[in-house]
This record gives sequence, C-alpha cells and structure tokens, in this order.
Amino acid sequence: MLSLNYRDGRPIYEQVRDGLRRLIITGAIPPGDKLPSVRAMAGQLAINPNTIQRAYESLEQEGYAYSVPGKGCFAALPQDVSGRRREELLRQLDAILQELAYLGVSWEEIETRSRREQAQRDKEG
Amino acid sequence: MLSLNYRDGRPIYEQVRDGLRRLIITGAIPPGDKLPSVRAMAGQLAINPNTIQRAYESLEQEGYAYSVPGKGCFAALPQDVSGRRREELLRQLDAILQELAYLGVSWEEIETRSRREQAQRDKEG
DNA sequence: TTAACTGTACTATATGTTCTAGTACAATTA
DNA sequence: TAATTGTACTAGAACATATAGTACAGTTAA
Repeated sequence: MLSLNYRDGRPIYEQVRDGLRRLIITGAIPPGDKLPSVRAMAGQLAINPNTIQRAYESLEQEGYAYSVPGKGCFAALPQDVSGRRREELLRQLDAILQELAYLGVSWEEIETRSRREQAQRDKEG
Repeated sequence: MLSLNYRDGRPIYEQVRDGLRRLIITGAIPPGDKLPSVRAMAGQLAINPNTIQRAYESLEQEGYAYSVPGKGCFAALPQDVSGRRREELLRQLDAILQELAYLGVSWEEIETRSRREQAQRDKEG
C-alpha cells in the first residue's frame, strides 16, 4: 500500500501522511472508505504504531480524514479538506511558477505538461 | 535582507537558503552579484556563521550560487541552475496541480491566478 | 609586507525532533 | 465476552540542528 524511504530526510510520519493523501486524491481510497488501523499499518510497514497515529493526526488536521474512536479512520470528502490546505497549495503553486519562469520554462510548456499529466491519469483511472 | 521565523518548523539554514533563492529569482540579487559574507550575514541575523555556510552550500548544490575561496559567494546565471532542481520543481508542480484538481480548483482558475501574479510582478519589478 | 577579509574545515556540546517501547483506557464490533 | 478500534500517556534512544571555538589558505587593500 505504501513504501518508506529511510534515506529520504523527511520524517516517516510525513511520508506516511503524504502517501495516504496521494492514495486519497488519486481515488485509490474513495471518500468514506476506512484506512488501515494504526496497528495494522504499523505492522505492515514494520514501524511503531505511535508514528502511524501521528500521520493520521496530521491527515485529520488537513481535513483529508476523520477518526472515530472504536471504529477507525476514514477518508473524508474533498469539500471537507481545510481551507488552510488549499491556501498552502496555492501559495506553493505561485512560488513554483515564479521560479520556473525565472528558469525560462514557458507557460505553454507548463500548460502542455499539465494536460499530458491529466490525460495520463484519465487513461489510468 | 532576510527574516527568520523561529516558530516555523523549518531549519534556519533552509529558511536562509530559500530566502536567498527568492531574492535571486525576483531579481533583487542579479546574476554575478556578491552575496553577503557568511560572517556578515550571520551577524545581521544574529545566528552562527556555520549555519549560513550550510545554506550557501545547499544553494551552491542547486546551482543558484557559486563560491570562490577568498573572494565570496556570488549569484549564478539561470542556465547554471542544476537540472535536478528543474526536475524537482516540475515534480512538485504535477503533485500540486493534481491535488488542486481533486479539490475542485479548475484549470481556468489556476490560469487566471498565475496571470494575475505575473502581472503583479511585472508592475512591481 | 601587513592586516583584514573571504570561504572552508574541523571538534565539541547543547537542544529539539523523531522514533521506539511499553502501558493503559474507553468505545466499538463480532 | 473477547478482540479491535482510536487515543493518551511516560521514558529513553537516535538523529538532526544550531552553537561555540579554532584554524588554514586565498584574496584584497592599505
């Protein structure tokens, strides 16, 4: 389901959170579906359950998931994602586009690339 | 010239590096211009010179600057920026656009936004 | 030449984050 | 009842970050 990279400088709980977020936005985990339990996922990845819980907390803060004690952790709806997350993404987008412009990457290139990526995802999903 | 945020979880050397990169891509520091010496900048920001040097090393790895022992550290040309940095930016761009699409942000919105940002920078610079 | 500056390279130490280990509790489910 | 769930702690190990101090070689200007 997920893979960890111990060479990567990023903390494990961030890798888990980002991996789960990716599974959600790609549709691999549809809204309402249950995520693996903290203990099950910790077992699969051979890491500590506390680390998984930390990832779930972070994912819940972003609004991508919600936890119900005794039941489990579930993927939320896109409209439940926090406004802070949206703003953060747009802020990062501005910075990246500005830097790419400085490096001479034209808007047409970016447009073409994004269309290609979108088509690829449509074909796969 | 730069400002640090100690609440921010990001390490100081990354904040310095990102801040300097931003000054370069905005044109505040033109290619060929000398960056402040590690000791001068450490004094201004009231931090350790080793931390500044680490930021310079990272900036040099990206290709945004080059150091000459005895002379100083200088802003490089856009074409000197490493291909790895370009690839990293495009990778991040893809991920952000995919997530924004999941969140229901249309391509027209993004296009309009980026044009507005570009116009704002043209007006300022 | 001298003196002050530059980047660079170390060692040592303190601090904070991350991760692990273990335990425990209340709610849910079979 | 028994197993599973999220959650909340404590304690300690391991690692990254930042500081402090020293040192060396190249450059620059007095």
